[in-house]
Amino acid sequence: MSTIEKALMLLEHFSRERPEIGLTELKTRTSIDKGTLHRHLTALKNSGFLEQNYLTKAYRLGPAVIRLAAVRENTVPIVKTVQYYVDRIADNIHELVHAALPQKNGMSAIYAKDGGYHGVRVNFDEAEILPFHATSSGLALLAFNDDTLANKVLSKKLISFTDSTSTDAEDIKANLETIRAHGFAFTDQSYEDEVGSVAVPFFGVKGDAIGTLAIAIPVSRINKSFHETIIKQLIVASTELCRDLGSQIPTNVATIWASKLEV
Amino acid sequence: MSTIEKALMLLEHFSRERPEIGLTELKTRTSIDKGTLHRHLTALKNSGFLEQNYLTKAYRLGPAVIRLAAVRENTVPIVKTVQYYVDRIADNIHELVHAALPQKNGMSAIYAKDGGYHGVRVNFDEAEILPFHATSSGLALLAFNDDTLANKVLSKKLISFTDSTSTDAEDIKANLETIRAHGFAFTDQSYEDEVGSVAVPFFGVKGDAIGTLAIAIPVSRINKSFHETIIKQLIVASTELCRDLGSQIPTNVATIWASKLEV
DNA sequence: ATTATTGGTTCAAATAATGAACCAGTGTAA
DNA sequence: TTACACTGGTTCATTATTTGAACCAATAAT
Repeated sequence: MSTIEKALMLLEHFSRERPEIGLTELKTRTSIDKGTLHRHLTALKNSGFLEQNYLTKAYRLGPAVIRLAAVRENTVPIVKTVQYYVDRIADNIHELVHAALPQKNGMSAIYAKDGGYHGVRVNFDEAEILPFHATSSGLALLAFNDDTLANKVLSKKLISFTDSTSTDAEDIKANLETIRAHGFAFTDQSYEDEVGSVAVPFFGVKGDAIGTLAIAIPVSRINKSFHETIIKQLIVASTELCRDLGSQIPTNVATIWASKLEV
Repeated sequence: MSTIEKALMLLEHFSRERPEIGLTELKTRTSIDKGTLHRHLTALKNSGFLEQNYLTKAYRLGPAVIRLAAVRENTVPIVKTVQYYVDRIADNIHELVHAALPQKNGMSAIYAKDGGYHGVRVNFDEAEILPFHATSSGLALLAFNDDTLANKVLSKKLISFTDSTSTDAEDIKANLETIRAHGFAFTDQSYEDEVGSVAVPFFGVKGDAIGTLAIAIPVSRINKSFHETIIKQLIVASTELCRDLGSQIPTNVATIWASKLEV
């Protein structure tokens, strides 16, 4: 792995829960030598990707990322486009809805809205990385993306989050087949206890999954008719979203989705 | 310079005007060897900072920057906070208002609003890098930031953009003194013909300038009373913005600003 | 058919990254 | 006061990676 990639991997440790990380702490988290780490952090700081809390000396993400995100969003306005559909679904079904994009080690929510006026809400953190193998977002993406990604992800050691997390690569591969056949992904407490989720992919110009729309629900509220409503909402939204992005839904997926909507 | 910094410098070439750049073009822009460049671009791609247009093979910014910006904004919510004040000023004076943060080679607008219903508008690009020495945003930041930044910027060769651009380091240093004395920066067609601009800094917890609020106006519309109105608006907004960010305005600046508001 | 231009690859030579040991400052407990 | 533990940061010989001229392959233009 190149030095550049090693350095950029450091940025993955910053999240909403851990916005600031000190040198020593990052050392324990990464097992990278302190000297090396310091050089990398300094390089990232010089480039504006990190900055230091001048009091604690801890590092946090810097201003460079803001400019880059603005340019990216101007080039490929996914966030803005996705926002409309997430809001719409959330308003319709009054649950926690989010859209996520694949990152290196999992899905990252780019926008979320809790349309719920129910008492029990799912705790959802926008900047959290959702593991591919244990969330409906992740599985939906793997199922409708190139096989190489799924193979890469499933060849690594899979972490268990709850008693229901499947960590067997073969099991999951079979599940991906099911997901492809159904046109959506569904998980039951595989990432968080008491929380189930449903996700559909949305596609890029190549017809590969580039992101997901998903809903997380406390299991107590799931029943068959609600489940069907959710899936219809997701499918319709994804279809329109793909049209907005100028991308194409693969014909086989389009067929499956069309049949779901007829029911 | 470290390999990491060299690679990250490549990202600076992506902007709203040039969202996609091919290997060969980047080679001519950077004078970096093609082999090296390709390795760097691949590393950035593997890390999610770039992605490739699958048809043209050109590179564009990738999804990783979106997640990082979300985390950064959650850590230090400058964009969100700044937005309110830019909108307010734009609505009041009906001109193009923007807020900018310092990047490595200049200021980058993080938010802009054109409140104008005048016929002549200033062309303003949000993702453009505004040079420190030729824009009011840049000069305001240099004037109220640590001297080391000003020295670093002014030691490099300064580019001329119009007939009025000052490229003499000593001239500019004298100008920075004036700016410090006045509490705001003002430029007259130094970056773009027919466009003048006014900027005030806003400050971080250390009391150093961390960004600017600025207004760009066609020179034909500038007159003394309007100029004063603008400055008052900017000063008030920056004062409130600093309060929102939990930062402090240096006492000398606060004194100058207070006297401007009394007039 | 030929040439120019694109993205991408190779491998010896040049250079930068690495990491164990070190320094310095701060806080804390004996 | 002293000693220890904990920060962040630095040094420099060793090691491994980066570098770049030359190369390949595919496409577009003449």
